[in-house]
Parts: sequence; structure tokens; C-alpha cells
Amino acid sequence: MATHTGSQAVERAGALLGVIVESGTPRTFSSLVDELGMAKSTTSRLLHALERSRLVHRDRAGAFRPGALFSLHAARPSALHDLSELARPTMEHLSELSRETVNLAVPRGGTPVQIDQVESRYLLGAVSWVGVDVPAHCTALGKVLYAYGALDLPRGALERRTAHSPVDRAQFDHALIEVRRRGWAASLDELELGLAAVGAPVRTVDGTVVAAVSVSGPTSRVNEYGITRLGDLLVAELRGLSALLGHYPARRDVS
Amino acid sequence: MATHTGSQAVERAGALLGVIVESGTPRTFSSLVDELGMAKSTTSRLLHALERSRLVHRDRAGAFRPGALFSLHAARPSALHDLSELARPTMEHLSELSRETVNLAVPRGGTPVQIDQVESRYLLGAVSWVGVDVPAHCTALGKVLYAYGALDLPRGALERRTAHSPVDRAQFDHALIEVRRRGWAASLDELELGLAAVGAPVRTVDGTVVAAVSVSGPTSRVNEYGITRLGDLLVAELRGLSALLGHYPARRDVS
DNA sequence: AACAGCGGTTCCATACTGTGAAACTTTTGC
DNA sequence: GCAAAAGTTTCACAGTATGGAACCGCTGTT
Repeated sequence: MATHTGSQAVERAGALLGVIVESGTPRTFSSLVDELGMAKSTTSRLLHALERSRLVHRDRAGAFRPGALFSLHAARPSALHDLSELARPTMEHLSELSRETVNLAVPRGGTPVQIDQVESRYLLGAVSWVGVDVPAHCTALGKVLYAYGALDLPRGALERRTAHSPVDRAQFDHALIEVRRRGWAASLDELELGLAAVGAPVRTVDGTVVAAVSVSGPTSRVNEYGITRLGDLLVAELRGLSALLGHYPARRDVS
Repeated sequence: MATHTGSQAVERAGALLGVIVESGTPRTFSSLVDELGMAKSTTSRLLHALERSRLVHRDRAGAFRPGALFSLHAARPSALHDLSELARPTMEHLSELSRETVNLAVPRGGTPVQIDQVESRYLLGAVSWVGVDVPAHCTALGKVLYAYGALDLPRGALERRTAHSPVDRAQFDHALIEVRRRGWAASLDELELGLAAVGAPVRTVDGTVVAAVSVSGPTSRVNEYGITRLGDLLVAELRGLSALLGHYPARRDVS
């Protein structure tokens, strides 16, 4: 029962690439053979072909990573725009449900970088943060990325912005554990009095957190809606995104 | 005379991907058929296979762009690190030749983002700019990215940082033309008195500018070395990088 | 409405190319 | 130094990729 008529070799090569790119960490030849269950010879041949096309790169240690073509694409200014595009429908939907500002951020250069935003439907809403330098530990997006290891924990003292800012390291670490437990993060009056946000992770199918989405607005309205309700809503909505990012054909054919 | 023993279908699919990713702009089906000279049927089949593997994405208009796997990779914090890795040897070499600080930047979110740096060999050298928010029009890296359209021109007034900062719009536009003519950009005392930099573009084989590299140090030493000499050096060194980024097997077999 | 033109997909017979087992070579571990 | 693991190459076979042609579904034209 073939999934589709067509090019077997290309699909197998695609499956290899999928595994290599999604796992995020360099993969050894044998781990690929094990995971996809193809003959060593076939795997070897396909990997060499992919290497010639600069789709994979084998490092000194002999492990495979995404190739120059992926780096080239990543260097383009439009690269993250593509991610925004994938996330757009979900963000629009969240915006409709909450009527608040929705943001998308990825970790880059040690801090969360906002790459897309859907404006609040209210007149009084969170304004654009794009480009503004805010301490990540006071934001929902930052906490999410920290909690799931998408961002290295901040070094040095935790800056205080308001009386509610998390500045105690032990307390902050505990907060991150709590984030992982619940699956979402909140930031109430921590960055600015009256400003609140709730954020949740965007995952690939294999569970890796690659981005975060938040809903933010006046603390009063956010509280009114319900922090937990908002958190759970985010988690539920973002689950769907994983499929877009990371669905690839099931292997293990029964021959 | 086959280039290598192996997988024709995969290599052809790889060539398709190469064209799609490198051209940076959405490609139509027929432009791909024309460029690679494969049968329409073959091209169609391969593209569908690539689509199933999320390596290409066809947008509403039916044009092909890099797929979700590329976006996924681009969203990872390590993505740009890969580019740095490719550029490292060249940057190290430039550092040895000039003994000054060498920087690598890509356009991201409307501004140049420094993604790698080799420190000056001198005690008095340009310090790390990573993360520091500087007006791009006063930097060599920024000018290069502006000049080649890798970055959209700044909106609004051009901020003045020193008496030498370019603040007149017409004059600035003219300076960019000059940058394109020479192939490199300079910034002398424009950002900070006593600080100078010379930058040049990093191109893919098809000529698209995806990044910029600069050498910076005290104006006195940079002048002593020679602005033009430095510019030409940069251009020459960076030409080699293109091959790493963009070399892919020549098509047009003679059958 | 009928039609031509264009962009893309599906069909199909042909033969070429991808396949896996096994032999072979290289590296790692002890 | 040997043995085992890791990875590459060989090879005969069959299955799959190939391109021409037919086909489909638009869009614009008279």
C-alpha cells in the first residue's frame, strides 16, 4: 500500500533530511540507519547525494547536520517570516478568541526576538515591542523559552522593573519548573504595572520548543478572562501548530 | 560521464531545491522546468515528492518556496551559528591580515544583527557590539546591507551620532550608489569619534547579498592601513565565501 | 458559447537506476 | 596486535524513475 505514486528515492532522502533537521542535534550514520530502518548501503548512498546537494553537512566527527542550503536560507531576512506565515492562522485565531495582542518570538542571540504580532482589537492594548529591548525574565515569552531550554538562562542579576519583577534567582528557577509543569507561563505586572501576558511554547512533533506565543493586554482584562483559562487555551491552540511544523510520513512499513 | 555514482533522482531533486532556496524569491513551476531543463513530468513528480517531505511549499499563487523544514531550521537559535561556522575561516584570515576586529552580520528584523566576531589582536580595539543597538546607517555593515537591498532603507530621519554621521538623505543615497560601485563601504568617525570600519558583502553564487563582513578599529590605524586597500582585501577574501555558500553541480549535461 | 493557449498533471512502455546482501575497507576499542 | 564495529563499494536483479504524449482545467479572445 504505497502512500503516493511516485519517487521513492526522493521520499526516503526527504525522510532522512526530516530526521536530521528536526532532531536539531547532529545525527550519526548508524542512528539514522536504526531510525529509518533502511539498508546501510542505501542510507549511505542517499546521504552522499544529499551532501553533494549541500542539504546535509557532515562535520569533522562524521555526524550529519543540516547543510549549507539550510544556513543560507536561515541567513535571509525572510526566513523567519516563513515561520510567521505558518503560525499566522493560529495567531489570528487566538486574537479573535482573546481580542488581545498576540506575539510570536524565537530565541536568537540570547534573547527572545519578536517576529510577528497581531494587534489587539481593543483601543487600549499592548503596543508593539518589536525591537524594544526588554528583560526577558519579566516576559511570558522569555519565561517560556527559558523554561524549555530554548534560551540559555540569563547570567548575572535579574533586573527589577516593577515591584512584581522576579529578581530572586531561586524563586525564578522555581517559577520555571512551574511553567514546565503547567505548560504555560504568565507575567503579571512584572515588566510594567498594568501589563500582563500569558505565553506557551511552540513545539515540533518531537517535542522540541522552537518558539513561543503570548497573549498580552491590561492586567485587569487578562485577569478577567482568567490566567489559567488563557494558558490552557494557548496550549491547546499551539498544539495544532506542531503538526504543521513537524508532521512527516510515518515510517515502519509492514512490508 | 556521470559526475558520481549514485542517486540521480535525489540529485535532481537537490538541484531543484538549490534553485528554489538560492533564488530567494518564489519560483514558478515553468521557470524551474526552463532553468533545469528536465521534462515537465519529472519536475512535477519531484516537486510533489519534495512537498510531501516539507522541503518545498507551494503558496496560494502556486509558486514554490523553501518548505517548513527550512523554516524550522531557521527558527533554531543555532541556525545562524552554522553560517558563522562557514564564514569563520575567512574571518580568522581577515583578522590575521588586518589584526583588527572582524564582524559578521545578517539582516534581521529591519536591522543588521551581528552574529559573529573575531576580536582585535590589539589591546585597543573595537569592542563587542553584539546586542548593542546602533544606528545602521552609521556603520559599514549597515551601509553594505542597505546598498545591496539586503535591508530595507531606513525610514524617518537619519540619527546623528557625530559630526561625521550621514544625516542628509540625498547624500546618503548617493553614498550607497558609491558603495555598489566600489563593492565595499566605509564608516569613518560616523558612529563614534575615533572608530572606523570597512565592510563588504557576502554573496551567494547567484550574486544575492545575504550578509556582510566588516573590519573595524581606531580610525588612525584603519587609515594607516588604507581604506581602499582594506576594502579591496575584504572583497577579494569574501569572494571565496560565495563558493562555500553557493556552489552546486553544473547542470546542462551534453547527453 | 465555442475555442485556442497556457500551465500543470497523469498515463504508460521502456530501460535505466535504485536496491539490499554480502564482500570489503577503515576505524575504534581493548 | 587482534577483534569488532562502522561505513563504503560491488553486483545482479527488479522495481522505479523517465519523458513523450494525452489529458485536464483555467483564462482570455472573438
